[in-house]
Order: sequence, then structure tokens, then C-alpha cells
Amino acid sequence: MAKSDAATPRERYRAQVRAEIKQHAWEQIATAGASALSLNAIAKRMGVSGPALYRYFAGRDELITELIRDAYRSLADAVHATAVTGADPAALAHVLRDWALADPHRYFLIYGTPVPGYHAPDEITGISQEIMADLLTAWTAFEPDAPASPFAAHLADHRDWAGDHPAPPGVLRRALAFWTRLHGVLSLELAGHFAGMGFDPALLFRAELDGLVGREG
Amino acid sequence: MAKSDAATPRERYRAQVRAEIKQHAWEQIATAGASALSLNAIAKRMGVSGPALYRYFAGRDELITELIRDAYRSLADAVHATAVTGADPAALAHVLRDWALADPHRYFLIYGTPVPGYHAPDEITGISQEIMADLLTAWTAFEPDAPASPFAAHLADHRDWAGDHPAPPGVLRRALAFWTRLHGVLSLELAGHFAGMGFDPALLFRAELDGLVGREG
DNA sequence: ATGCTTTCGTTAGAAGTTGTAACTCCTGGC
DNA sequence: GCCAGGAGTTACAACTTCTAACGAAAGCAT
Repeated sequence: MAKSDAATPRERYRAQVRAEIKQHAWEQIATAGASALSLNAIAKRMGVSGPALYRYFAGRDELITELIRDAYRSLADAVHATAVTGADPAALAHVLRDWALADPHRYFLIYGTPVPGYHAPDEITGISQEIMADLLTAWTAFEPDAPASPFAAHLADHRDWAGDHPAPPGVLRRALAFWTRLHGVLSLELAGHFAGMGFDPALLFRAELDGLVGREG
Repeated sequence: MAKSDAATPRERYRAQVRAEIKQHAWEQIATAGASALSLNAIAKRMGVSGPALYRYFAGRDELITELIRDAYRSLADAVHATAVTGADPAALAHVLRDWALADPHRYFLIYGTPVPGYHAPDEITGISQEIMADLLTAWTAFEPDAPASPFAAHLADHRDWAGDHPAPPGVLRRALAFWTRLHGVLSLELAGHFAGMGFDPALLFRAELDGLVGREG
């Protein structure tokens, strides 16, 4: 938002319209999912005629790409805002869950079925690494001497994804398990696979989290 | 396939055409994903004109629903074929992974982003319970006295999803973790989220599996 | 203040999609 | 052999994304 007050009035107007388009797109996605996103419908809601939107986005794909980027950014910001307070992994886990439950479609935009032709631009890789860096920092503070294992050793040999974060092997392993296990529970819950099963998904989430932070799950 | 030799020739023909349609649909899905599935394109490939397919499927949604059902059936059969040999959970895990890697789009059809209006018919709930039953049986044989935990107790109080399977609380917990953790790793791998990270997804899968079956992961 | 130029929004239209309606024609069952 | 019903056809409606060509409006410079 800092660069919305850009140079020329035209650019300001342009940025504003782009933002308005994205806002309508989010409403549409929150209602019916990303697959139901229609440029025409957005145009209609904005009281403007179809092709007008192509001045602002090259096409549906570019709009969705932008939305994915914004979703990543939103998650990274949410995690980081809590991480800078020195929060432990459990707190980050609940930030993640709250963020996901706030808008499941947004979660699936990031972690759901990949869209056919789409390939993530480098910027998104960067945001993804920001999140991972916060996770690694939180885990390093929480359990700096997490036990290593054969797979942790493998991770230590392939730690490009950790950037230059000085997390020890055991912590790399912890952060990765944190990600995959919580995603496992969250994505199944959000997709409704626990629907008729009876138990409380929140308790399952907490149990998996407890297992990660040492308390038995 | 057992009931394909049905009563009348008309029904036999009908079943054959339906199967052919589904086969083309699978090819299309394997290529570009479910969102790119087009009845028109299938008709063209079959040398028949668009609306002809509506004799066989009420619409795109019904076709996709059928495909989801077939995918579930295929997974349940694969798991069951191994489960009846008395295989341990690790063997089932590799069946799951092989099945998923054989056709990622098929995996996402089941466990990916839910399709907008679709709601699973009861039959699918049943197939899902078949899979769970095989998991519970394998875990009961492998680790009948898996330790209970607060969450395991909660599961024991809400065990509708286990049908009348006599698995003890600790086993319910194990089977559920088996599902969510392996799905967490698999779905992220298939969606390409490990792409630039350097480590070997197969080793991560095995590490998570090792954690589940007792060996440290 | 008066151009000039760029951008915006429009309409028209192509090429798709799903899905319905009406018609023909073949075929299976009697 | 008849004939009812199913199969496939074309025509069409209502969508979608997206391109092309045009007019109008607004910013920028002189």
C-alpha cells in the first residue's frame, strides 16, 4: 500500500481500479472458489463492460496469479507479525489455522490443487522462504537442540530452501514436519473430509501440534 | 466391471459408451487437470457431436462425480489388495504413494481443492470408510497396544467413522495420523511445493512414515 | 488556454464452453 | 413386419475469455 500514492494521477487511478478488481475477485472466490472466477461477472458488478478489465489485467491467469501472490503475502505477513514477538511454534500454528479458517478458498489458492498452466514466479518463492525463515527462527528459539535423524542429516545436505538461516539439522526437520503435518490436517479439514467423522478437527490440529512441540499427541 | 454384461443389448451398448467417455475424460484429466475437462472436446475425440454425450451423462458435474467415485474406488481397491495380504502400515503407505504418483490429478480429484457445488454422495462416504477400515486393521495388527492420549480418548468417544471396527483408542489415533501426515507430505509434493527446495520428497515421506511406525523420523 | 497524445471504455465479433429443444433415423422387442 | 423408444443430429441460447477497432475523455506540454 505504500506505493499507491505513486507519481502520476493516471497511475494512481490505475492502481485503484486494479485494487477494486481484485477486491471483487476475492469476494467472488470466497463465495464460489477460484474456478468460478469470471472477469465478466466482475465487470458487471463494477458497472463496466467486459473488455474494459483487460486494460488492467492481461487476462484471467494474470489476475489469479496476482491473487495467489497476495494470498502468500497475506499469510507471510500474518506469520511474521506474530513471529517478531518471539512467539513459539504453537502460536504460529494457531496463526496459520486462523488464517486458513478465515477464508478457506484463499488457503486452497496457495496449497490446493495447482492450476493447470500456472507456474509460480520467483517472487512467490521468495515469500515462501520468508515464511520458512520465520518458522526456522521460532523453532530454533524453541528447541535449538532438536535431535537429528538420518533424514535431518539429508536436510542438512540440502538446505538451499533455508536460505542462510543457521538452523541446525534437527530444527530443519522440525520446521518441515510442522509445515507438512499441519497442512495435512488443515487441508483435509477445509476440504470437508472430516465432515461426517464425528471428532473435533480443532482437537486433531492441537494433537498434531502437541506432538510436534514435544508434548505427546 | 462385473455388471457390464447386463440384460439388454441397449444397456450393454450404453455402458460401453459411458466407459469410453470416462476413459477419454481420464486422459484429459491426466493431461490438464479436472478443471480443463470439456465434454465438447471428448465428443470431438470420439467423433461424435457435442450434445450426444448428454444421453449418457446429465452434465459435466455428473461426469466428474462419477470420476471421483471411480478414483475413490481405485484407491480403495489398491489399498485393500495389499491389506488382505496382512501387510503392515508401511506397505500401505507405499501403496498410497505409488497410487498418488501414478496419476497426481486423480489424487487431487479426491483430496485436492473441493469443487464448488459438489457434495459427496453417500456411496463415497462408504468407500472412504472401506479405506479407513483397512487402515485400522493394519494398525491393529501392527501395534494393538498403541498408547492412548487425551486426543485418542476423544476419538474413542467419537468413533462413528470407524464403523464397528474394534480398534482401540491408540490405534484410532495412529490411523488418523497416518492419513493426515502422509497426505500432508504427498499433497505438497504433488502440488510442486517442494520443487526448488533441494531435498528428496521420497525421503521425507519415508521419514514421516518411520515416525508413525515407531522408528524415529 | 490550446493542442497533442495517451489511455480508457465502448461495441462488435471470434472461438470457445455447457446445456436445451426439436427433428430424423436406426434398432431392439414384440 | 411393425413401431416405440433410444441415439445422434442440427439449431440455438446463454455463457465464458479475449482481440480489434473506434470514440471520448483526461493528462501533459507548449
